[in-house]
Amino acid sequence: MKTPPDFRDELLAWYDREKRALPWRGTRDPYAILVSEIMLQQTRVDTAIDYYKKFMARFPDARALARAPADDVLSAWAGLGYYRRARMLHAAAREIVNNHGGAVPRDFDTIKSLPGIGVYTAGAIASIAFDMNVPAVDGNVIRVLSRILAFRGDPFVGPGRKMIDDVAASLARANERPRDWTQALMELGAVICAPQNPLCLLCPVRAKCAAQKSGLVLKIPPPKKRRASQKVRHAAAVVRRNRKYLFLKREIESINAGLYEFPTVECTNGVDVDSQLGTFVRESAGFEIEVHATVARIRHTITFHRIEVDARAANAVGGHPTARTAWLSSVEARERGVTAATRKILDVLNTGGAEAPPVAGAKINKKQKI
DNA sequence: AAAGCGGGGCT
DNA sequence: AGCCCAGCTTT
Repeated sequence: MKTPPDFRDELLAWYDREKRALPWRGTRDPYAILVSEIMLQQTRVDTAIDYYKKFMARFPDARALARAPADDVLSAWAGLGYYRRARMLHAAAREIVNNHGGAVPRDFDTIKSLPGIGVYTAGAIASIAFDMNVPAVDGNVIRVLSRILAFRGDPFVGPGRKMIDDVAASLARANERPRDWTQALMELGAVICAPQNPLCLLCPVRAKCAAQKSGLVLKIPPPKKRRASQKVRHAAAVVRRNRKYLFLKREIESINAGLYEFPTVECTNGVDVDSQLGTFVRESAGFEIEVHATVARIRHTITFHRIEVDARAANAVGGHPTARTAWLSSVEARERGVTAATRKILDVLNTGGAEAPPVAGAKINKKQKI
């Protein structure tokens, strides 16, 4: 293991002066800290704040969350993305109530065994909620430590990652303020030691940073190898009747489970999209439709998939709804929770279409650029 | 338009 | 170690 310089005093003093006032920093309630940590997975602090406040008001403790219906939890999460987190958090609350008397367990391995909680999140909860001397190594911490050490290998995987984990563990062990230490390291990574534009002039650890001394800050960590992205084309049916749209609720055990979306098919080369869409809507939502012009074209990127969705106006000419079918206004659908692609389409319909949302069959130039 | 960031779970 | 989940920011 590399031996890092002792920068604990400088970093903690900086944290005491500069830490952001965040709602979950005003509490020591382990449940509240657990909720905040799940929300902060893959989500920026600024985005999480409002959701956190609403979520805590609605589900103030593990028992309240555990007894809530899944749809309520999902709707509180609507707009935050990565909805599997909501399901896992719900399951974790139920485990906490059923197996741990309603209180977040105080043992690292037991915390980590809860659904949706991996090594990083368990470390964050153990250190922040229970002041335990354990590390919480997220992407920020990996970047900060690899720069301070001027580590030239890949710190995210293999031996490099193990070295970083060892360093983080030794720093956490030899620490009198574990709760603040965990947050200070991540705060530095988020506020100062940014990936692209680090504010080294303002950094409290500047004098002890090996990458700074050797001018290597921007070369550490090295760029990651990524899979080449892949284009995918989808077509969605925007079926409007009165003031409502036809939505499908996604099935359990699928991507975006439980969320609502415009009926969507993946386009295959050589297959007629209109009839493909018609068949899908008949089989899934129970309605016969006529497919008309494109009313929105949106892009949605997730990991290496670049999805382009062609939203087609359509009208229902008969049929009976299935259990998954719901006629909802745009507001109602957003409240229940819609997929990201459907939200983007709704945004176009509500702004691009302005006062009069697209009516099925309206004359709209198919080649319009959006 | 493309590249970049990034945890948890699973195999 | 590599893939899947199904998103936003930066360049």
